[in-house]
Amino acid sequence: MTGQGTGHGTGTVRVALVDDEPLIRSGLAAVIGAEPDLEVVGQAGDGSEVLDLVGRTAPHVVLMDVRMPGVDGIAATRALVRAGSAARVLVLTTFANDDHVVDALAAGADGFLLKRSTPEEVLHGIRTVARGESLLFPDAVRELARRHVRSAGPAGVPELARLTAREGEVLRLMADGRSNAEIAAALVLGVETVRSHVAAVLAKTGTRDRTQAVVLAYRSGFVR
Amino acid sequence: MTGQGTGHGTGTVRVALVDDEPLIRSGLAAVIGAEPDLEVVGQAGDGSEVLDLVGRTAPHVVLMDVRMPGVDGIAATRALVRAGSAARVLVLTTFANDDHVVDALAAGADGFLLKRSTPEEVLHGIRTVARGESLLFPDAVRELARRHVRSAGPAGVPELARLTAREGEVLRLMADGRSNAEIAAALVLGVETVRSHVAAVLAKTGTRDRTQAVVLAYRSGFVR
DNA sequence: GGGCAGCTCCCCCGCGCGGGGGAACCCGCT
DNA sequence: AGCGGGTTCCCCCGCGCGGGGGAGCTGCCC
Repeated sequence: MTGQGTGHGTGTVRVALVDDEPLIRSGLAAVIGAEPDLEVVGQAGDGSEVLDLVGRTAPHVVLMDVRMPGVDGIAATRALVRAGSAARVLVLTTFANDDHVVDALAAGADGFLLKRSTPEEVLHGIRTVARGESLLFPDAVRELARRHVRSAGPAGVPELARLTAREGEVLRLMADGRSNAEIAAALVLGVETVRSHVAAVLAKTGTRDRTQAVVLAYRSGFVR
Repeated sequence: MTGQGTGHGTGTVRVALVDDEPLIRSGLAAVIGAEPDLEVVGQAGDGSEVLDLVGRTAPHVVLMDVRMPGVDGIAATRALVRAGSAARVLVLTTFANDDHVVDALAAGADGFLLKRSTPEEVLHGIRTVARGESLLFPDAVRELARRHVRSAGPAGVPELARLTAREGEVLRLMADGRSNAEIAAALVLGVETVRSHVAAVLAKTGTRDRTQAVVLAYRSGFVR
């Protein structure tokens, strides 16, 4: 999960697909197969088949769904990395603030894509990770993920569990509908400081603005 | 919803695809296009385009996603039926116990398929409805149809009950963390219009900004 | 002692948001 | 015919927000 050093040079990029939905697999295969520089070398419908698949087909990039019955994409990614595979893993997820995104990155994924992406975005993502680059929204996520491995969060959403005490306080106040100035007053801080904390919350949760962060806070049960 | 009488005889079955996710559309197109007796004659990414699409391409079968931003598959199906279209509608849904399934069938759909179906099942479904038969998976569909009568309107907070239908839609999308531009895209509106609706929501709920409105929406149970 | 993470505060900058107006259209009701 | 509510789109304007930097301090761990 270092994100550099194992880039794929020129030539055809070998791609393996792992998704439990055959329709998605077909779609990806059709989109990828139509590109001259990309080639689908294998498919699997379950995480348990991944190791075998990669061993047989030696793909440069594995497109991996996070949510799968049985062995999910995270466990499969972890297994791949542990086995010392050179394959780069691009994780497919439904939501940007999916609970599993951080875990996936921690497991060694090189990037993630939304399932609602356009075919063009998917192709770009594949080429990006094939070059050895990472495909992430915030860089902070990677740092976050690295730290996440060694301390098993007791409860809640992983991203939210990684918030510091202060950031958690700020998020709770955000989830109460307060502005930065009001939060600053409540915590006896400068507005600038609150801004920093808010920025950290957004980065760590992968959300774009305070509203999305608040939505995540409610949906995850972080606040009620 | 009758399920008989308008069957398609022999020859190539013309299929139209309606789904907001390009990846799914590509997948379906690839799967269907590979069959000698089936042909994809058109695609749309939004329910609002359906009437026009069907008018232009005269498909025998419309593969329709239920959940779409803006005009959803149910409304689109209803519009098709109301317009007296001969096209048969096969609804695509993610979950078998989706509340929308019953509504979709009531709207005039001829059957539904799970998105996690195999390509073979999809092809079989298309051919089945093209013959004029209905495709109702034996599962829990009948049960759902019976206990369909769900009362319990939102109504919880008086301010929220005073919202118009449109304003309610906008608030729900706000509570999904979407920006004005994204809401506009989802509802196929101008950003200016969304701004008007958001302003109305804020005024009626007595909230200051979108975050407070979203907080109210969650705490009141307007959204979950 | 150095390194690192967390907390605090500061700068500039672009932009989305919200407030203040207005106007057109359709619909249903009177 | 007149009216009001709902929906749609438009203008200008101020400001809070978020992104990009940086910096000094504490406390902890190696």
